[in-house]
Amino acid sequence: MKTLSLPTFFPDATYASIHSLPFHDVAEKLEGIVVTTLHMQLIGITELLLKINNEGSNLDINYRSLANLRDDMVILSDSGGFQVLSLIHKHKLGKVTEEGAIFKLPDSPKKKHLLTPELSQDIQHAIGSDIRVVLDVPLMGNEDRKTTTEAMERTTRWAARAKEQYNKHTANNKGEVVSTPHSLSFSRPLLCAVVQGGNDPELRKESGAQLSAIGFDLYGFGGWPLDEKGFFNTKIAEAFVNSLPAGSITYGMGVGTPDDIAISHKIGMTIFDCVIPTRNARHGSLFVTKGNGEKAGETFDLVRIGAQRYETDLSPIDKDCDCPVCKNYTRAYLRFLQKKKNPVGYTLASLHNVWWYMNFVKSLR
RNA sequence: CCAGAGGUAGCUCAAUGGUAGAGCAGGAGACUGUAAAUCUCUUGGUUAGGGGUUCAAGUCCCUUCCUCUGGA
Repeated sequence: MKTLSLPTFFPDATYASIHSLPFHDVAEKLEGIVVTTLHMQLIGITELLLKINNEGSNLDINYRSLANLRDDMVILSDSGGFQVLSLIHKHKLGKVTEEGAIFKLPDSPKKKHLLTPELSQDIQHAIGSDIRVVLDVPLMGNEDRKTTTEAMERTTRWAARAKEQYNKHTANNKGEVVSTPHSLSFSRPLLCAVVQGGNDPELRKESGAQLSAIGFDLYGFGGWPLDEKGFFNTKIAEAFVNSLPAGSITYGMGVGTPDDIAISHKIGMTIFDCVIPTRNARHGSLFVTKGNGEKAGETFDLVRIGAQRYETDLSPIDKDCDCPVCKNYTRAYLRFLQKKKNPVGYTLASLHNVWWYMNFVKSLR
């Protein structure tokens, strides 16, 4: 039985590790991580696991034991659906058919990677993740109604196929799921559907209805969470939550800034993941407690550590943060490492941001 | 001392005698189910000093200074 206190935030470990940040550095704070199926498939970690287990005659090594992750830490595997948006729709590196998503990547131009809803489940099962996501067709939100409707309805069909495959994997894995607004306990892998419908509240409502009619353990807020101006799309987020039966467990996929998480939680979402704390750390944006940095949002300030004003600043990044970076290093040193593009700087910055995010989300409970 | 090659932005270097530029560094932004350790924007110049030729000189000529490479 695993239990998550809600709300919770999972840093993204897309390529089987949190970018620039060893798991053990944040182990005590980590409640879960998000790995991505497509990249897992492409770098062949499922093949590696198979090889290790075959050579060792049923060692039963899975991703968790290989990466030495705590038993109670939740592994959420993404389906590869977001890459349909970022690679296929945005960068035209493939196409989507009814069968699945076909990725044609520059590193292997002659090879087509077909990711079906079933294969995505197979990979997620091989990884041994605790929360699995159905392959979906996300859009940016500015497409016409016809395109949005088709993507939404295909997402529903794919979700049904994914559930069928998931059932094959977990047929004998009976277990209970207990959820309240403040906690989620489960003793079997969970399956998450993804609500689409773009920026159209009616289509969001329809998507939620179609998916909940099939029945899933939890539901993701799919698509692109921002509006045309780059602000968090609160109206559509509300349409998403309202499209589901009361008490549904909701997952804000790729949400977001601390402000976005706070508002999403207020609306009713409880599970979050985002690349912001790690990516922005590498790019020099460090999250700090309100009042301890440059004014940025309603719930947080920023220290853009590369800025000249921190060149000789001997104070910690955030005097109210209890992370190892704030307890041991100065802004001046962090700035120096950042400006020199020193990988250790990226690691320390990521450690701070992830730690700070975990504290922030905990403060919403 | 002699010969050759040089001296242009903080650095490395471009620029037929015709509006002095780039990369990096420096500065400022952005980042939302990771196509990245990324992207965008941007400040810097008496072209080593002085003189000359020319409508016009970083560019040609003279001179001084400095650097590098050979030679004695």
